[in-house]
Amino acid sequence: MTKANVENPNSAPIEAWARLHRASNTILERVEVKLKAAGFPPLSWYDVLLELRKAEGHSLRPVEIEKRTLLAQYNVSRLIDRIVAAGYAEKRKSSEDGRGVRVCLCPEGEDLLVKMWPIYRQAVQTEFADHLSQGETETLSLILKNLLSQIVEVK
Amino acid sequence: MTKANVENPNSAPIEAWARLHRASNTILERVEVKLKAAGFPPLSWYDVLLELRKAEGHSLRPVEIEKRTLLAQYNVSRLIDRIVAAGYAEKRKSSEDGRGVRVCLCPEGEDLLVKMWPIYRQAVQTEFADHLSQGETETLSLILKNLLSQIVEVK
DNA sequence: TTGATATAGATGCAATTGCATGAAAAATCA
DNA sequence: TGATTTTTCATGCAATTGCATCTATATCAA
Repeated sequence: MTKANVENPNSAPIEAWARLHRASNTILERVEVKLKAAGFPPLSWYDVLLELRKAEGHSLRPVEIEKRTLLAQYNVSRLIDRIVAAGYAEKRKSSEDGRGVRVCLCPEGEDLLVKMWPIYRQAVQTEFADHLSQGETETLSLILKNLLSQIVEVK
Repeated sequence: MTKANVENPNSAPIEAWARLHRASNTILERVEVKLKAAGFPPLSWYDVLLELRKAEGHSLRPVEIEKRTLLAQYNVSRLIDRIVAAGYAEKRKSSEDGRGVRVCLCPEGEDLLVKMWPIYRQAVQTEFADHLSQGETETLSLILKNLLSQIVEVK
């Protein structure tokens, strides 16, 4: 092993990781720019609302949102407050758990999902998918699916 | 095409993108936790210092750092100030450009790179590479290299 | 039960980020 | 040259994030 491999961040795994990080950040930023330009809130709002829509009864406990979005607890707590303040969801006291809250998707939230989707989809197409062949997209997706299955609980 | 494919974020490119984003975030967070636990600053400090070390004369203009790290201009400006305040680099007036600044790596900054590297490398190994075969890492890396070459200037 | 521990969620405060803008020098152009 | 535009970098202010901690309820063990 050369000296470079010991002291410099150029091992193959680090390089792969750096590319993963860089690609993800670059694309995220560009997608966010397009959402904002279209007058929409950040992608994290979409993620939360989408989880609500997918959920049984269109509602989830904050702790469930936390697990599904991988946001930190305090960020979920405050993000929910913002989404609720904007009228896209509402908070109700949990009936089963006295500590808990239940976040419910409002019709306005469903509308928002419907309206954001084409912009979101198009942005991902333009900033990401258009630069890969279909085979590359599939391969990438499969490798990442496998990776994620090993490192996270949900999804 | 089914209704679901029109209205729901489940097209193959979106799914691939979501996995990319999720994997990157999850791993980044865990790597950051390990760096912090070892008493080190965030990865962004490492990135900046590393770019300085790679650069001719161990120094760069902020605008160059911006291009290489993909950080926003105002974030570069303030990140540099923090790094300088911590004694890892210093700012000098640019000789060629009256508007400009030159950020120079200090010996303390080089030391920091050397000390952070094994922790960083190990964290990436544990949180990322250990969950992929060598072939998967290579494939992933190549696809992302190709993608990045199309969407960013530098690297 | 009761006492100890764990879980759910909120929040004060400090640090960081994003936005908008400013100042200064350079580059361009009429 | 002088005016205009562009580039470089900094910064005030608002929004968001991270950290630490708090309250309340639930769970568990004796």
